Amino acid sequence: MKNPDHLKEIPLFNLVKRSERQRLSGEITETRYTKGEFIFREGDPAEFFHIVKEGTVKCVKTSSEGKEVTLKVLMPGDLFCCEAAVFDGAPHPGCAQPMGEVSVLRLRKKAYFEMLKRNPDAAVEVIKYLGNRLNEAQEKAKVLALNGAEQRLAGLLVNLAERSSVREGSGHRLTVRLTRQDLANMVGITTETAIRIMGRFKKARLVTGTAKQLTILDLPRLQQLASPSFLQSLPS
Amino acid sequence: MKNPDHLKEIPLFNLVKRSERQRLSGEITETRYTKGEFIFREGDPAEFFHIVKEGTVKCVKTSSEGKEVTLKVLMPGDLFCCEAAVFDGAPHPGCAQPMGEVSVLRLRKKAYFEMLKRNPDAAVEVIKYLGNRLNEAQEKAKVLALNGAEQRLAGLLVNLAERSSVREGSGHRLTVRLTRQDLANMVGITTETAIRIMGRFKKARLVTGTAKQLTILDLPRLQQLASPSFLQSLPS
DNA sequence: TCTAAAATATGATTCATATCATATTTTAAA
DNA sequence: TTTAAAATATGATATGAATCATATTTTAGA
Repeated sequence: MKNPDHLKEIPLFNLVKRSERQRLSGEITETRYTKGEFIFREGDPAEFFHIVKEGTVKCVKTSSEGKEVTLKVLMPGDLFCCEAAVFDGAPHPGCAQPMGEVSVLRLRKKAYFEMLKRNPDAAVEVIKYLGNRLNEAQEKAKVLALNGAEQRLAGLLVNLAERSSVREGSGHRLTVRLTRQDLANMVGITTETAIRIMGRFKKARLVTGTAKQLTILDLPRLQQLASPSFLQSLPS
Repeated sequence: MKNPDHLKEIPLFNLVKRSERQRLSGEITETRYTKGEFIFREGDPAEFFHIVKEGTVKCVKTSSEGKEVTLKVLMPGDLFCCEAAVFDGAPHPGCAQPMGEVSVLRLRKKAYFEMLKRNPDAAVEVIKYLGNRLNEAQEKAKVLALNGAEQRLAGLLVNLAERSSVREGSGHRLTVRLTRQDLANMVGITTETAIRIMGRFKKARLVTGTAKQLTILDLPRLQQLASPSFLQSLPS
């Protein structure tokens, strides 16, 4: 890591002074991963903080029966493995996998905390970031506890369109490749159910395309479907 | 708040210097609540940090249809309304209700952040705390996504026994009053389902009693039921 | 360009849990 | 102590989604 200046592009390093970034740069390693690899596995010792530099990373937990949940899709600037904050060397409670080509910054926990102690403004930023993440996670729990499969999937598509899509005509084309199975794992339903619901969404012209080119056509309507207040559902 | 010394009993203030606690004490207000009241409601502006001093508080979200999920039960020392960290004056995404007699410390966000900036060690403590909370929330999402009603309830009872119970004979009596409805809301099932499953647990001598005196009799067995690896289930 | 693997599609069936209904017991409040 | 409200209990039925099965299409790799 010769040049520490790229660090200021990463949101959480915004408030770190230049001299500090210089100091830190010796401690940071950057690694590239491609699909199929693991950044870390469930059970690996949690020793590092990780930050997504480029690409998209997913956090996954697996049940003893082999079922998977994708807890969160992380984008550039996102901190992951936040649990490392607490569990010193304890096993990771989930694994992290790249969704395509990614670049990840890795920093030993101790160095990170020391930096934060020298840069309280940055520490407060991290606190805000984690507050936000906690909030998201709780919203996710709410959705899983209260909403049906169709609502969950509609909500997910809305989120994805807002967080990682490019406008294309009247629609939003997702910039991440997501199979129906990926979608299913993100909202706790089976692949078949995801396929069926996406089929209905397609028929109703709310979405189009598959993994390679998934495009959200009617965001407002999906938003309505996502909030169960309007008891409206799509014809089966 | 005459005497700031009680603050050192609260975990997150452990690392704050005495002089600092003195300074802060003017900013902190303590309020008592009883069951039926609201500490804050969903939609109220988020201006304060809150810390549980005595008693138990629950964080609840409500759907537009009136269904409820209890996201988290907070005990003394717990920070709540962590989302205030991020959303400055934005509406609270959930409400906080006392479960019995509670005492809550309230501190204006600005004062809290300023204190943290002066006390980086405390800031790092908060980061660890939030990392832990995030972790819990993600584990909860996993459970909701992957486990069935019986497993979820068994897991909840194990948690409760570990977090807030007193030994009583061979069992653990919960120190919080929890109706079957409360239990149901905590794991995203209906009250009827909770009653039925608790009925089975009772018959199998895993638990005994109702809200007033709920006692976990067979923790190991409940632990087994909670992890879906052992596909064992109770006879219906 | 061919080919195997992955992804999508769709039907039939089962199963768990929600929903609705009603009864009984317990609790707290007048 | 009485009484209304809350909590627990239990049955019948409906329903959404899982499961199992199989077919077709698409994708990526040799």
